[in-house]
Amino acid sequence: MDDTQPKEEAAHRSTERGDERRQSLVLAAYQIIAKKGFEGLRVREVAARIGVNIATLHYYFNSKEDLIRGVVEYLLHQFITVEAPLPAEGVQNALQKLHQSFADLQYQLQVAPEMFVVLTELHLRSQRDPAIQSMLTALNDGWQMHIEEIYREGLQQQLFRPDVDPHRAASWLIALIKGLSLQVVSNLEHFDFNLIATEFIAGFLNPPTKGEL
Amino acid sequence: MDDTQPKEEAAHRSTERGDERRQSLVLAAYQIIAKKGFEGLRVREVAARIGVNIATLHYYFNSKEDLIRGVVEYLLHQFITVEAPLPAEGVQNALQKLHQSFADLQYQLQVAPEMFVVLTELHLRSQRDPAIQSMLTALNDGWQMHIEEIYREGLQQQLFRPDVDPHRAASWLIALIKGLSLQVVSNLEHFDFNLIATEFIAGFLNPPTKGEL
Amino acid sequence: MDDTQPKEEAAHRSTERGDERRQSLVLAAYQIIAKKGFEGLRVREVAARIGVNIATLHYYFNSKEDLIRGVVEYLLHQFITVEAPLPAEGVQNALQKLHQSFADLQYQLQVAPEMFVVLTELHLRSQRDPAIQSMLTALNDGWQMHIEEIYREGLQQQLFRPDVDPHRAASWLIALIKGLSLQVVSNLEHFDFNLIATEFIAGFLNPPTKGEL
Amino acid sequence: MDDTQPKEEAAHRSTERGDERRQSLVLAAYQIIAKKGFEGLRVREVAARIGVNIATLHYYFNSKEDLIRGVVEYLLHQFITVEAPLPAEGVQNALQKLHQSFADLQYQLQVAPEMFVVLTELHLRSQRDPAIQSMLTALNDGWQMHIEEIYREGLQQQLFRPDVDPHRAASWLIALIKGLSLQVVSNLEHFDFNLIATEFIAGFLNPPTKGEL
DNA sequence: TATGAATGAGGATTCATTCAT
DNA sequence: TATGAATGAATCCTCATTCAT
Repeated sequence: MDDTQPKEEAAHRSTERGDERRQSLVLAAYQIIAKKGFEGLRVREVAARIGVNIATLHYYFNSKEDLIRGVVEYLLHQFITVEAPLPAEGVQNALQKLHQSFADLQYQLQVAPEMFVVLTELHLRSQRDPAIQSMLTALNDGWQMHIEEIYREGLQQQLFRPDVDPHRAASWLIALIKGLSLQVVSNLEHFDFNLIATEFIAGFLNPPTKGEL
Repeated sequence: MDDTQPKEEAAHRSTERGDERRQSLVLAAYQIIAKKGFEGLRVREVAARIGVNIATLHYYFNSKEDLIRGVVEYLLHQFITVEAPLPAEGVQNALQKLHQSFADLQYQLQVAPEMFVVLTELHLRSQRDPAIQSMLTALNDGWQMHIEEIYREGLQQQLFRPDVDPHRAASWLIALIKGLSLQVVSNLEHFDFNLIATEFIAGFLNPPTKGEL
Repeated sequence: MDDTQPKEEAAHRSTERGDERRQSLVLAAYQIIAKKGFEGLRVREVAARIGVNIATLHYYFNSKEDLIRGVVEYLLHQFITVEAPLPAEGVQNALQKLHQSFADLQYQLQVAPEMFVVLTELHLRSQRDPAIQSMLTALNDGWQMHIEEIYREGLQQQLFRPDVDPHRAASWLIALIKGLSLQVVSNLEHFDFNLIATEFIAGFLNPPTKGEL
Repeated sequence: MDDTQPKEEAAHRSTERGDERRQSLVLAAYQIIAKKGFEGLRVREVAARIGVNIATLHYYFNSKEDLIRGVVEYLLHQFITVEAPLPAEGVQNALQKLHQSFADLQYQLQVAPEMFVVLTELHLRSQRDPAIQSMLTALNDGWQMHIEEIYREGLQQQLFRPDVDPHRAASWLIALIKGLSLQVVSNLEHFDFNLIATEFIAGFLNPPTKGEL
């Protein structure tokens, strides 16, 4: 990224330029998809937003599909990267991590609601597009594993009821979050995620902890 | 015009024919949307499926948008109507009703998974189309109220923990169901809804009932 | 119309009905052409105005062309028939008749401007449609002859300069009137026809009469 | 972008090419309108005449309406530009100018009769299309002023009768010319414009000048 | 790297007309 | 006589993609 090999500099610089341009095109496409759905994505509009010719867009992306692929990659990266601004200082116990997950979610829904819109678009597309299907599966599995791990930690730390099945609990949590996003994104509900987190997690807590609520 | 109303049959019959065709066109469109999304809906294909000329389709629907409106209406009606085959013999208590809701859901996901696909498409469309937005809101509100009512019953019957907030619980349940559907429909999970129902509901039950699990 | 031959009454009545309907369809088409031009004529709209089915229109007119034929006939009849309300009491001399022609024109432009619009449409159509061409020629010739006759009368009555060529004068007058109509109909001018008539005719008058201006 | 402006030739050349094609499309459309009227204008045919794809036409003109706009502009420019080949050597007096106007007219009717056909189409369209209405008004006003000016000159030069009203006379002349064109274009008459000019102008001449005819 | 120009393959919609009833 | 239903043939327009420069 910022290496300074004198060799092939010109080429490199141009490549950097190209990467930038590629990225800006992807971003433009991403925003359009968020606003109008895949249905409303027009390569001409993407190019126009960046202020380049369509042919230029096709120079960077062989096809519309290719551009979309770029968008999906961007989204996935985005999804993994973005977190609530206070990424938890120091160590956290499983409970705190779970709360943090909800906090992240709420933060993302606020600062980047399009992400969830596009993600849902992707869910629908995945039925017809195996490539998207597999990317989405990867994303889901990663998420799932992450949450499962937290639950396992919680069990080990004896924070959760011993009969909690980490896998099932994680699946569940993910489904719930997706549903909540859909509601919020569709303007059908305005949840207080802290409240939800508290209630939701409470269901898995060990009885003594109940008083904490 | 001046015939002595022969049971309005003549008029009715022709209208019935028309209604039938209208309905079949809507159904065809519905199936295409389920398979390819709104993005992949082509009026030509709808007409072709029924074996009529495109002009005929336009005889029944002024525009593609009009046809889609028909599809949305159909879906909403479908959603409200379809229930699990054993709609509960005799009276049910709130708990049973809640279980029944999950059973209905699982049943619908099995016999009519497209319904959830199209419903999700609708959620996305609702952001851009106020008409769909309001229809969806109506559907959601109706559902919400139905579930809330069950929770209130359950509270009255002292089946649920007294601190359960019917409104929040219902919102929650609906979000969860939507999320589960999304997962299932996207082939990301295969839930056992009975299990889920049991676990989910357990979170709201009165302690003594816990043993029942 | 109100004859009472007992024979074939039913058939007759129905025919009368049919004629009425035919006529009303023609009139509707005429009005649409006046408003939107031939370009904007839609048989469906004609039928709708009268409140009948399109098939019914096609029962009365084999084709759109056929309907247009009816409109042209109607227009021509209209053109010949309509005159200024004071069709000149008693005898008139050529000068008065000429004035009367202008008065008729102004009257028609006021009460039935569409007539001139449709007439101009016809002029354009006549280039492509021999049938219209010939109808228009007939109309024109009749008009021409009528005016010529007046000029001849005027010459005989020694009202006009002896060197006036009736044919040329008439051609001229007709062209002028058509041009004036076009201007008026296109909202490009608002002439005072009386003034024009006076000035125009003055050009042909015998010198002594000049003082009359 | 950063090339050192090589006389802007490259940019210009490509633009010139584009302008040429634009113009050729307009011309094709113009000819079709002349032959078949606005009613008979098909963008496909326009493109086919030039030998390009319809999409290419739409590359230059966003819509059919846009193309028509181009045609109108072309016509107006044409109308103002084209004059009789001998645009009068040296100075002319008002009388000669008036004659020249008629000569121009006759010349145009010979070499470009379509111009009058399309112009008449425009008159009809102007009723429904405010844009055309205003363009036509501008054209008319310009023409009117031009003729008025000539009349004023003639009055100053004492060629015309002192009671001639320049405005009325010009309005009149224009209407007459339009009417004559309509007659000629519709094959209803074949005027000798020189003769007409002579006669028409004579009506305004000062008595002494009459002998000159 | 970038673009203006061009295109093929569709896509929704319209319209006069027909036909069984 | 009158109509609901149906259609074939167009018609305008769009869009991803290509290519010479």
